[in-house]
Amino acid sequence: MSAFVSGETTASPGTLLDRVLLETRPDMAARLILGKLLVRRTKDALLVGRIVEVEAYFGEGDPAAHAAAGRTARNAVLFGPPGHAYVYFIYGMHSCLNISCEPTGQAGSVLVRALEPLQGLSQMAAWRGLGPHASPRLLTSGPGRLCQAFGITRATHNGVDLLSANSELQLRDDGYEAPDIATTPRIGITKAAERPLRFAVAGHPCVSGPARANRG
DNA sequence: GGAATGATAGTCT
DNA sequence: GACTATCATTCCG
Repeated sequence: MSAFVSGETTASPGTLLDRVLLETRPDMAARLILGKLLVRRTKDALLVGRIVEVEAYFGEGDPAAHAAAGRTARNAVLFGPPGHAYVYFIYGMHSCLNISCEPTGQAGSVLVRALEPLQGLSQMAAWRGLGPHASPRLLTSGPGRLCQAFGITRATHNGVDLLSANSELQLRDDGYEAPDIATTPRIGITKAAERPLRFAVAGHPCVSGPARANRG
């Protein structure tokens, strides 16, 4: 089954995730979100990717989290209702996508670190500045990469409700469940770096980082 | 195959 | 003025 992507399906797969499920702790929400679908609708394309790697970030008590120092203009979304997109710009050139969780008023989020591209690969490659036959791994394996592939920026998507039928960016559930979940320390941080709050679909080729870290 | 390093800009103290 | 939840390129072995 090679590149026979059966074209321009307009129906989004699965159903919207239930918001109640995200009114919980970031580590619980992270396990729940793993394996779900990120869907982006554009004027003439449908982008679908399965979330295969996430990290949990708490509010208070988690020095690595953006919300650790309290509410600011930048991280306000984290303190809002669950199921919303917190997009931030980092290192001068990359965007990262988080999904807010916990009830309104409490900070907490799940960082989406890697996707398995399922549909709209040519559009993703174009946004990534790659050729149409680039390896799927290069498209969405990494938090900065997947945002670029989906055209997600702070300017366009920060604060978007991922669980609204009208949103162009959604979190959906097609019934998939990860056969095995690997738990590892979070990546790229300097504080509280040992906490096992990164979750990935074990052995999945699209997970970022060293291969051995992907085994349970 | 693996490790080191520079690019680049928004945000907070 | 320092920091950052990164990526792509470069070098070395």
